[in-house]
Amino acid sequence: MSLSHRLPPGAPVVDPYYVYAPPPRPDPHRHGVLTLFVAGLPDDVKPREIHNLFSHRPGFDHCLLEYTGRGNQAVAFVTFFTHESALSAMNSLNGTIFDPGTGDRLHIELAKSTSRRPRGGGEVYRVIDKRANKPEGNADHENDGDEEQWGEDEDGGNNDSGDGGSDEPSGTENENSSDRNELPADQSDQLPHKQQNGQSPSNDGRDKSSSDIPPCSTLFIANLGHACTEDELKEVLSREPGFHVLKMRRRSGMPVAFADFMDIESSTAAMNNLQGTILASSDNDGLHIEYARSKMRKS
DNA sequence: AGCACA
Repeated sequence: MSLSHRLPPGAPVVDPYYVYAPPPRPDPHRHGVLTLFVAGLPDDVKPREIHNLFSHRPGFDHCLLEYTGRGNQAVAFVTFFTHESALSAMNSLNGTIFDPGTGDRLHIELAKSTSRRPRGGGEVYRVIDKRANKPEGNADHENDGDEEQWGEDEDGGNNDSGDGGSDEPSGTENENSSDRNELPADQSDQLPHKQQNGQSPSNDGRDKSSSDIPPCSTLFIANLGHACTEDELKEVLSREPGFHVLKMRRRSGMPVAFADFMDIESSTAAMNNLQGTILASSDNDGLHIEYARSKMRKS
């Protein structure tokens, strides 16, 4: 029960497993770190996509995108002016479905240390490209293990090569109810899927999105840590507009929960906002939230 | 991946 155990020399006096905290709780751990570590990015992510995703967040300073030579995923380091700003951005963007075609979600944590700020003022982001060959159509330069820098004018809107443009909505700091944050299980496809050549898998007319469950005002919450309590989850859910009641139950070890909301818009906004949230009790990844298959009974 | 309560 005691949180005090031996710590490596020089380490901050914290419980190493209690890295993240729900928004209301300040985490005294990793104190002072201003940089977020962002994983789960596709290999063809663009620097401006990272910039567009985070630069709208309050307190944004600069970001660094690194294409790792191995693995299909790039990582990013996003730095804020304050620790609280970094935590706020992490909590609201964690679990964001970056590419609706794949459904992969972003995994955001606090970085081990604050990134060094590029010299010079203004908003500047860096790119480190360690890939041997780049995807076709994007071969501007071929430099392995090199580092490029771009100056960024802080105003003026679209200034990059006009392609893609996955701007993250999420409002400025208001609740977004009618934002097209991600594609729910809907038949209307806004973005064209990247369909590989040759044999395509079973295409029975219904694309598999993040879930095949139709919208429901009750949410199904999984991937809870074994130590997750109802109070802990309720504290996070209580911040979401329209939240009514939470019910937790354990089946074969891992707990799951059902959260009922006033309407589908509220549940959708809460799901988008809390998707991937890492609680203090989380074991590995953050919350997995879907629409429940049936609405919670009125009690 | 894991969906209950009546």
